[in-house]
Amino acid sequence: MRWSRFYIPTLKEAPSDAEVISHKLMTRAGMIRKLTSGTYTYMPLGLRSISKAAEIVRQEMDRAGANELSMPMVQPADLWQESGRWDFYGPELLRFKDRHQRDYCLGPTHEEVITDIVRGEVRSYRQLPMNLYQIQTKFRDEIRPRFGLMRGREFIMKDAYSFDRDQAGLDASYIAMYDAYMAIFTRMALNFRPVEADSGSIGGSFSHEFMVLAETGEDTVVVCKDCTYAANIERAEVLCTGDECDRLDTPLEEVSTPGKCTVADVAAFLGVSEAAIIKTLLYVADGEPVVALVRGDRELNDVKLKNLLHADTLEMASPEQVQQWTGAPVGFAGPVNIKVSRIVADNELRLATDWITGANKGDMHLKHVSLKRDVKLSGFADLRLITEGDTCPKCGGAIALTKGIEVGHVFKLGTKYSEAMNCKYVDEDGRDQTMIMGCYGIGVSRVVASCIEQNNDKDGIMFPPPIAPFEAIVLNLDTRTDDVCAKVDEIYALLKEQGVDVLVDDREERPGVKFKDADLIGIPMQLVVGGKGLGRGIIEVKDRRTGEKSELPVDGFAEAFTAWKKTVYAGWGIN
RNA sequence: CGGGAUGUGGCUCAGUUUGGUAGAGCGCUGCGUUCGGGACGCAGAGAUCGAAGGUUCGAAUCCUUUCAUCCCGACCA
Repeated sequence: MRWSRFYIPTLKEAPSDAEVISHKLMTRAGMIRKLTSGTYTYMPLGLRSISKAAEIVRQEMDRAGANELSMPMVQPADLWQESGRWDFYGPELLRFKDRHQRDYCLGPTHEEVITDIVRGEVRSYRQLPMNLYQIQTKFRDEIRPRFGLMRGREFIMKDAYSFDRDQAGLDASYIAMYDAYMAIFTRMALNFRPVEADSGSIGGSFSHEFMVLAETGEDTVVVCKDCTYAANIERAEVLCTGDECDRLDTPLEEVSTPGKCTVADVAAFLGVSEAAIIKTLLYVADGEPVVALVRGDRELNDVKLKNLLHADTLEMASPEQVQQWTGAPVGFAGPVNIKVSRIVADNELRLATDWITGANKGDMHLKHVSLKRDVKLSGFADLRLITEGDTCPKCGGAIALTKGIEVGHVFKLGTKYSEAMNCKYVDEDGRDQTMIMGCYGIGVSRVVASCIEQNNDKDGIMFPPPIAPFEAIVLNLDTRTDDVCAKVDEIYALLKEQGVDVLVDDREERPGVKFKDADLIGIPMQLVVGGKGLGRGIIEVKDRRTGEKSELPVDGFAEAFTAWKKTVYAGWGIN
């Protein structure tokens, strides 16, 4: 491919609305252009990268025994009504009517459609297991799209759905997908981790997210330094060890704390540590009020609370509700004599007594609170977010918190859809059985963006070869000199022959422009062909990742290049 | 949906406070000089200043309405 015939509109400056590095660099590299909020055109260079990622996904899915198909993006409402999600999905589902006033939506995911297909076609246990997937554009009307391709409204996703006879079959399908995902992200040379994730209200024993580790990730990942444990922070269990302690003889005492409505304010005002205070949080779970208690210096993990309550929805109480239930403005809630019957406390609060809490009166707090003596607790549970100071729930070792970008998710659906939509097969005994499903997603466009988040420097992108738009770029530094052009053509032909995906910068630009652009678009191997080098019988090459330059002899270039290429790939951990 | 901000040439922005002929840099076109890390000179093209309404002799600038985009928050199989 010749640059002069390939449209790569690079920019010196990024548009002002680009916030994260991948968005800025993909725009500057001419890979994407924004059409409207959360939707992007994939320009030729960007599409090449996405296509390469998609092809790796496709190969590994096929290898794992899945079959590719392609389902419509526009879906009829009645399927969604049948699964019950038409009412539950919320405004993220973009709905519209056709000319006959029939309801439709744009597919944010395809459980309904795939289940409809399978129930209509698959009748016998002999046809199972089955795993069907597609690579397709999805639309989710995100409340706030941001970060370019990282969280767009329109994005490319690979979604796979497995159908099995029984739990053991599902387990096998799940493991096959897990293994395929490991292979996929390893082939892409990404620095990633599979982590245990919350499986939410859908249930299922567990699920795994595949996280690309990068500073700008929106998710926090807990990683054990001593064993293989890794989990999304939403999921990470907090171990609570120590002896129970709740004997207290000191009577309750009200203290005046005017205007001190945060834990930090109260602690400072009373001259105590934040850990001496109980934070009282009011929530509404499926319409019912709930009080959650955690130590003042801790953060509530609302996913844990939601799971504990088996709630479909969980929201923080409004200031009006707080006033109604506590009789005080926000900031002075406490568990003693509160007008809420369901009160759950974090395990850790078992280990101490003599707490400070809000008094359910404006500008007042209580001292010498005993949960056992003064509060009608519903129970203790693991409710708080894990911190760096906690230990690994698996091995008790030290943990670290790191940021990650979710690029894949494997999930056991169970019978949620097959049950609701009557997706059955006939077993050996001629009996109807409900199929057991799994679903498995990969954000293909997000993979490319997260890869850039992970691999960049001040000059631009550093693509790993497997998902780089091109593996090599040949810079013709002297387009007006015949022997230089001839050598460029020769090298281009040679690389093509070796199966290298190569771009030639044949533009009539000054060398500086070509160097800058080559660095910006991040092609892993740069080959510099110019009069000076050729005069000395060499061709200069640069490894974009390390910035390391080498000189390869013109004589015997083919062999020298092959060897150098090997070192570049090895640097990416690829043989 | 709450809070904050911004819309001026393809991109980055000045000009708005105090109304008076629409600007700069980058990019683009042509010519010349240059040519190994985003060159320089000269000449050009390109904007109904987001939109609608209003005030005024006169509006990018003031007022009203509206649309869009971005940031923080809430939300998120």
